[in-house]
Formats: sequence, C-alpha cells, structure tokens
Amino acid sequence: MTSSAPPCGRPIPQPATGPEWQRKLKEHLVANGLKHSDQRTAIAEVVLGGIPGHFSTQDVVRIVQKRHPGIGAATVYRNIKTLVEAGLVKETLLDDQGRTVFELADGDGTHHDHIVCADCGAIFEFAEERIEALQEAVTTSMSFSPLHHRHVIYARCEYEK
Amino acid sequence: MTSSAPPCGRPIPQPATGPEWQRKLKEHLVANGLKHSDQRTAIAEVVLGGIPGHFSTQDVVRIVQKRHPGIGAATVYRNIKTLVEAGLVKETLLDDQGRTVFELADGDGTHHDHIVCADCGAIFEFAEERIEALQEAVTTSMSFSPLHHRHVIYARCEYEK
DNA sequence: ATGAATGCAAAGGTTTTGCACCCCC
DNA sequence: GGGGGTGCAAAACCTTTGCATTCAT
Repeated sequence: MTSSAPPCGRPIPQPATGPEWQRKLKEHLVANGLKHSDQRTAIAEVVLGGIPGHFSTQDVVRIVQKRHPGIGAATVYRNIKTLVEAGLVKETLLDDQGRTVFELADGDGTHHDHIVCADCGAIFEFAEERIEALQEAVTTSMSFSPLHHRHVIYARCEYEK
Repeated sequence: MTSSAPPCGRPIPQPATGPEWQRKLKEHLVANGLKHSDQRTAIAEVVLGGIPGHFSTQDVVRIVQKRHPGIGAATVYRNIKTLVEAGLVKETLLDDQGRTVFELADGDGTHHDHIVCADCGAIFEFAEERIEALQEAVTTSMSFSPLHHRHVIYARCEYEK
C-alpha cells in the first residue's frame, strides 16, 4: 500500500518509560523549594507517562486540556520548563515552524541525534560515536569548549519513493 | 541583530561576494515568469552585496528600510523567499528565539556547518569531510536518502572563560 | 503566613495573508 | 490587460509575562 503521506511505514521509537520519574521529580521539587499541585502532577503524567517520541508544548497542552479542561496553557509551558530543569525532559530541536520540540530524557546517559523524514515529518534517532568524536575534535581545535549540539538530518524514506 | 553582543574577539567570516548574483537572479526570474521591481533590486542589493555572515529577515528589513523607507516588511519576507528559491541565499538554522537565519549560498559548491558561541551568540563555520561522510553512511544504512542537514554545535569560546 | 502555582488575558515577536492598488511585460 | 509585486493592516502562531487569586507547606 503506497500511503500518500504519514507514518513512513516505520515504527516510531518509543521512549524509555521509567517507573522512577516520580521520584526524580519529587527530588527536584524538594531540592529547589518548589511545591506540588494537581496540575503539575497531571502534566507530568501526560508527558512522562503517555507521550511517545517527540512533542511540542502545544501537543501537551492539547492532551492535558482534553483530560483536564481547567488547566491553562501558561501552566503547561511553565511546567515543561520545570521538567527540563529536573532533567526529565530535554529540548531537542526547533522544527520548521519555530516550535520548540522536546523528548523524554534517556534514563541512562545515552545521547542520540535525529533524522527527520522529509515526506511525513516522522522523527527517528541515530547514534554515531565517530561523529561525536570528530565533532568534539573540530570544536576544540577552534578553541571552543563544546556544550551541546543539534544535529538533524532531513532525508527521504526510501520506501516512499 | 542576529549576532550582537561581544563579538567573541574573533573575526566573523565574510561571505563570498560574487559579481554574478545579478545574472543568476535574472535567470531565476525569467525562468519562473517573475518580474522585476525596484524593491526587489534594492533588497537583493542589500542581501547579496552588503550583508556579512548570518542574518535574519528582520535584520534585512531594518537595513533596507533605512535606505528605502517606503519598502514594507512583507515585501522583504517575500523577496528573501525568492532569493532562497533562486539558490542565492540559504536557510541555515533557527536561532534560540525562533527566528529563521540565513546566509549567502556559497558560489562554489562548498558546504559547512556551524558553531554558535554560547556566550555572545556569534556564529562560526566549520567543514569536516569525515563527519559528512559518516552522516551519509548512517542515513543510507537506515534506508533514507539524505537531503540536507542542520548541524549546529553550541560552544563556549575559550577566550571568554 | 509566606512563597509558589495557577488562570486569564494581554503583550511580544516573527512570519503569513487578505486585499486594494500599482506596474512590468 | 493580465498576472505578478507591493503596502498596509490584520491575522496566525508560539511563548512569555503581569496580576490577582488560590494553594501548599
């Protein structure tokens, strides 16, 4: 079946859902004098328990509000920022429309970069040690200390051609 | 301004200013049934003749309007899109504030990626064949055909520490 | 009670679009 | 004169912020 658009005929990688994000979150809140709230819990549950792959804040707003219509968008923005600071979520890349895109932080210290399907927009991941190493070498050779990077390859899925 | 603040004590690379962009542009216009206009000329002159390094559309708007106060921002947006389609300018990366950043297309087929100073926001370039090759290999090994990529390293200039 | 969290609305910023008018070919 | 080009203002979007209120500790 030659699908006219989406899901690229390939499985979207699932996030590593840990049973311990709750502990990590509580830890972060306590350590920073932050407080609990039903909204915070609801948002964290949606993000850390139910979102596969990559998402924008607007995605979260939609899902959260479907479940809890009272929660405002600003609260979602503020809480995702908190989740990032807690190290549970990380910002990965800005998409073509200027939205910030997030993904769950890998429980382990794993790092990966992304391939975006130019046809359907699906996001895939890849890890290549040698690229990381060369990257580091290039950066230091230019007298910089690398902090982080955004490496996104836009490609066409061969199955779609 | 795209790269304001302390210039990191390093020279910003100058673009390759060709004497032939006018020919290329006219070619593109003719080929696509597009027309000339004083505004189009003015904008092209600012972008292709006078802008060093990397710039946002807003940068161009400011410069163009200083010289020709009558030209509207929408016209600049529309014309930069045309310049991109003509292959004279290319989109390089989205900055932290969601603005689209452009640079002049290299006259030759040269390709490079970017290092952004996390302290001052200055943008530098690097080229590393081996990274490009690995990138291609990884992409095809995943059954994709690479189209283009965005590879941005955020780093701290050692001189600033 | 003290500081955080929330909701709402407004503001900020970039980019797009609708529309009437103008101008090149 | 027909189709692109332009200006202006309004609209889209995403995200942040101000403020009064509510809530957790």
